[in-house]
Amino acid sequence: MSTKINKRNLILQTALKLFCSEGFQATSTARISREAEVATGTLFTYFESKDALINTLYLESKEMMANDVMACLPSENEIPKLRLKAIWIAMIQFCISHPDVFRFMMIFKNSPFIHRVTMEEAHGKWEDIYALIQQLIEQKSIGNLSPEILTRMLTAQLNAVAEYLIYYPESSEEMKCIASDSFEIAWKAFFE
Amino acid sequence: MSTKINKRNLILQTALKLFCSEGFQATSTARISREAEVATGTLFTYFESKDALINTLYLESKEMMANDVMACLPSENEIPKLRLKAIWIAMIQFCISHPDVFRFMMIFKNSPFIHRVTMEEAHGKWEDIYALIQQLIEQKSIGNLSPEILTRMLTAQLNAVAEYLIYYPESSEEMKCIASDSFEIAWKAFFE
Amino acid sequence: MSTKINKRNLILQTALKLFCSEGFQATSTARISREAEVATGTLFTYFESKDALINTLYLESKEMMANDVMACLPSENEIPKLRLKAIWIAMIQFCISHPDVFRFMMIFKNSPFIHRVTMEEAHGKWEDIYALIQQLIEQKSIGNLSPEILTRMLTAQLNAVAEYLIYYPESSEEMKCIASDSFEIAWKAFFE
Amino acid sequence: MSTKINKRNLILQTALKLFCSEGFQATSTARISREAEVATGTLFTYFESKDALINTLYLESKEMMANDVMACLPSENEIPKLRLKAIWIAMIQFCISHPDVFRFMMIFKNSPFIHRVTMEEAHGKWEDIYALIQQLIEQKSIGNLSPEILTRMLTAQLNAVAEYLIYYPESSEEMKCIASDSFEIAWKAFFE
DNA sequence: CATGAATGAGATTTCATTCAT
DNA sequence: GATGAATGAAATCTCATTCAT
Repeated sequence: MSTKINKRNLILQTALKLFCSEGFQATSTARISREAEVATGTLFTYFESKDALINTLYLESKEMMANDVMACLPSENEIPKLRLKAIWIAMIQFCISHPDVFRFMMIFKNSPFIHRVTMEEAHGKWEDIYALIQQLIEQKSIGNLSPEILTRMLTAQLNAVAEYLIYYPESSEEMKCIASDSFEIAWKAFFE
Repeated sequence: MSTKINKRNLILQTALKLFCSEGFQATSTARISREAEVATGTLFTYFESKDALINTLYLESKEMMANDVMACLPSENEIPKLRLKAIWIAMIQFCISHPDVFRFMMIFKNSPFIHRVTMEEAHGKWEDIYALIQQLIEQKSIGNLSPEILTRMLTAQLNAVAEYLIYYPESSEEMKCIASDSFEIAWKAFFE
Repeated sequence: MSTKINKRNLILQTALKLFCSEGFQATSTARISREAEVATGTLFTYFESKDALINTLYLESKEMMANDVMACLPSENEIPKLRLKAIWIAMIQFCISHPDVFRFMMIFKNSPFIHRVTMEEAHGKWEDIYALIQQLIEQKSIGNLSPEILTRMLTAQLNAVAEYLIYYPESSEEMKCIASDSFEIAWKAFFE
Repeated sequence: MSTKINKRNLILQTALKLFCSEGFQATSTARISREAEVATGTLFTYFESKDALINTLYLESKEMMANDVMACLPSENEIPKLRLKAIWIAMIQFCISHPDVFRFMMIFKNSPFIHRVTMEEAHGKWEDIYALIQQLIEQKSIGNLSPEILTRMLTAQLNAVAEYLIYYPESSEEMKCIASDSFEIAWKAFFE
């Protein structure tokens, strides 16, 4: 989802906006076309179907987010806590800056539009980040809990914070505090 | 959503099942009627519209869950940690026993079918439980984090565990361990 | 359509009222039953179908009107002009006193619900009145116009006056003047 | 309702025909589409709803009639009687030539499909003609009768003649006589 | 590539009518 | 007679998608 202004991107951006405010079903391809100011047929020259449009949007959203987050990841020399914190902060930053992208992904997760292929491909973009988390978690065996479940719990907390900050936006300063403090809670829970 | 066998319940149960496996949009009212073995019109003698059916289903699901959980809540004499743990365990138990109800609620949360009224009414059924959590959380002021955000983080973790156990069901024994261990993580995060 | 209070009459009266305010199509039998405070099935113990209800209503309306008008008809000794005038006035009186009955008949006339049988049977109730009009008209051969067309023109004028007085009701005194003056116009047109 | 052959006109013409023979309710949009040989969806690309189709049809019918009649209206130098007679004859001519248009308007008048807006807009197309009639009528104050009621009586007579000639069509020669003779009756009634 | 009129399968909903109680 | 839950055919309308221009 580069920001070059061409019809394909216009369609993607308009679709993202509408899917968030109206939902997938309530957003017709006709409406997307109308608001993107292209013809109804044009949408289908770029995307095979509405379904394909949604999956593409998810893929490009995940990729965009991964790129942003990875750009903030400190070198491997840095201590683990600071590396994880950097990810935590970067993710929250991204969600605040791109609330529609975040909302879209939340809606998409529990929708019948997801294709397994899409999920897997999206997962691929995050390999490095997941690897770091898994590596950290595996060092601390907590009770009988598998790395998988721990990763899910961690991610769930992160999403909860992001969701909260999108619904109740605060001053930039305060948001930084919240991001930082919430990380400390998560760190304490899993790694102390 | 009592379990009395009458047409209304047949419709609700069939709808729940189909909404989970197919999604709201992909499940036509005709299909619900067919699988519930009632006439297409019968659905509309009990529910004003498909939309109303979905909202009713949410409301009754939430109520059912609240009733189950509250039945396990120890008396106010019990120490706070054990009271919260009882809730935690009861919720996970319920989700495992009624995976479709849980899945349905997850789908519903991010769907454009929700009516604010429904959400508020559903919230009402949980007042006692939310009150307990808020009360516990308010005793521990953690960084700059509001009770609201902390409650969201806590709930998110709980849901993550339930979701995991539904997707990867394990032996009853192991599930109890997971429920218990995950609670300890949450407790450590927020109350130690 | 006697005024005895029983379920049959309740249904007829409610139906008349609703047909006038909502139209035939927009008035469901369920609504008639509800507002008449009887069960949905009861309507069908008295009337074979919605269609039959409408036709019965027309028949009884026409009959009621004919009875009212004929009660005002002077004896055959009276001069023709006064006999016709009596009819004219009586019809307008009736329409003013029973606006829904008049409206219903206007709607019914151009509706696909009419059965030829009903029309003919209704016509039967008016035989005496039509006979008088025809007899008067036949005495005056006007141009090439058949009694049929002249009767239609006369009746159309009468209806126009009634319609006007229902939509713009005036004081009782003024309505009498209008009824009288409009009759003079009609009389001049056809019989002078 | 021009006569250009395109799908929009095909639909309008087919609808007019069916509405007249079957009534509004009994004519399904599916049937209109089938007989117009277009897809079911096509009807809705041209008309927002069945209701809108009916109202459009009324508007275009009234407009067509007004255009035809106005084309026959003599210049203002002509004496009033001849100007009114021209309108009378032109209207009857039009109704005979387009019986379905006339029937449709009669059905529409007493149907719950009319929108006030439509009526007013339609009325607008007739301004000039109504103005002429009102002007003539205002010159003759007849009893206590308002111009409004007199116009209604006059129009009602005209419609009665048209209705008669449509139901009992006669030779062109005879129809001219009837149109002419009926006008004389109306003229005598209101203006002598 | 871009267009947008046309398509037609399919969805939701209504409602006259029935029939077991 | 009276009831009203249940029926299911049929109606209106939507919308992803196509294709001739």
